[in-house]
Amino acid sequence: MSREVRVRFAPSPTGYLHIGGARTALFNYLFATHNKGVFILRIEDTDRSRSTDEFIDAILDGMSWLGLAFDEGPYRQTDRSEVYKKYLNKLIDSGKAYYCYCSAEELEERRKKALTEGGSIKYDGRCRNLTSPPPDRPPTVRFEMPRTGETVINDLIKGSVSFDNETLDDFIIMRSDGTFTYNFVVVADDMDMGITHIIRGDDHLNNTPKQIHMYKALGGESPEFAHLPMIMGSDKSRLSKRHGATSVQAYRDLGYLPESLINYLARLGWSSGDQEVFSKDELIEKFSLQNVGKSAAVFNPEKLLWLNSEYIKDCNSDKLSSLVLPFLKSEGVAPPDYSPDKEWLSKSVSTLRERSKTLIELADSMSYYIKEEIEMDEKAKKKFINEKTVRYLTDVHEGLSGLAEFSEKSLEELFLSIMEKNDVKLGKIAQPVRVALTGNTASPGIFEVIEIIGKERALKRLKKAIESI
RNA sequence: GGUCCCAUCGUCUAGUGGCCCAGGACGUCGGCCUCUCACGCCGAAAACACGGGUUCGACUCCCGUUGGGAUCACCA
Repeated sequence: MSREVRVRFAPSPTGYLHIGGARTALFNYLFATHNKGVFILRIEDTDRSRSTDEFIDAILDGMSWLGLAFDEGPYRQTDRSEVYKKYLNKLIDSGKAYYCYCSAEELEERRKKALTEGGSIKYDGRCRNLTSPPPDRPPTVRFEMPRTGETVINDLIKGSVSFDNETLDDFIIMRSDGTFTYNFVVVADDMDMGITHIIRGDDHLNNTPKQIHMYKALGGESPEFAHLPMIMGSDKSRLSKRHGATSVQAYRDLGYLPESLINYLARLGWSSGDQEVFSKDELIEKFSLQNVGKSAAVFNPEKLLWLNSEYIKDCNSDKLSSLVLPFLKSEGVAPPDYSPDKEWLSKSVSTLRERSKTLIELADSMSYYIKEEIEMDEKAKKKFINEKTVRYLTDVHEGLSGLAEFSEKSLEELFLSIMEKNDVKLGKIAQPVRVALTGNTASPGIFEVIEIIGKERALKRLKKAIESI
């Protein structure tokens, strides 16, 4: 009988939820849900100068948009100092931690010196067994690491990783102002919360031996570790702002669906055979740490865009309508109080769905359906609205005004008769009409467009086009 | 610099010693479909970093080289 799985996502609120953090959260969520375990959110805000409530809200907001619901939390480390004090005393009492009176300046100086001399820049442990009276200043507390032997991590993703204990040093767990540092509070929290699996970025791999020894010193059982490879930008450097949008919110505002981002992030570093498109339920069902790769992955916006277009194509029109509505307003296509007929909107959306890769694209191209007037592209106008085409436009205008009901069928019949009368193919007529009605040379099928625009506006636009020649 | 990690098409990846002169997907390029644009369909180019081993046989195992990344704080 194995223990219940308990995992956590532990971001520090010093920025928005970014792509890398979102993937870590996702993998924790998938692992927990797959194993019917518990997913915990813990806010690591021990660095008070850089943490803000605004960022906490942003992280919560991003996670909820992505649909990554947590079962416990959010816990905040700044609320938990009692827990840390308890664990700290345990370490001091058992002699696993000691007071260090070296000042920050002294430490810095020694580091600099070591660096220029080419040595290693670790703490030399001089305060371990202080005999002379300590200086009159508030001390820090350091954790005592072993100096011989080696520490081996059996990482669920990276495999066996070993560190020579000689290369490790006694690190500070409590600052001189009485606050605690990361490598201590993580362990205290993970123990206290009964975390069974730590799934995090592999930038933490080097911290792991420290934490393993801390678990031992605290008399706790070390959890399993799984270190996820990093996500990089196109130039193979760590993904950052200069690679473009990196926050989850940014992708939402760019008109991506959460499903697309989830799917994309899941496939970045993880795979299941040849499958590319996964619903969330499928991800939960198929996710396994065994299928997580070891190497860093380059973030590829083009593939994300493709996935988004796939999800937009698959989205039903009613849902897509409600998703696009805020973008119609933010893009200035429709007024803030816009509330169109649902059926009509749904129909409009469905004609554009296969032509849009983002909700913004969709909203923008709906302009000629929604607005009263259109702007005509100059080139298109020159090419298709002229003396040669005026007769077709006139015929269509005349035909349309005599048509009682607009349907795909009646419109097709009308165009057929005009084609016969002028002895031309549909393209000759459709293209000028398309430009007159939409202002562009590209649009959905011309019958659909006419039907959606409606008789009144269609006639008006045709007339205007004819008069402009 | 020390320590640690990583290495299959441009990118994400499949591949767990013979099924691989390496498969899928995005992107790119051709073609078909067609009222335009898309969608869809068909096709093409495109990779096992290098060098040594081990083995009857290496993309797969071992060692080294090279290259990339991470980390070395009274940040997390």
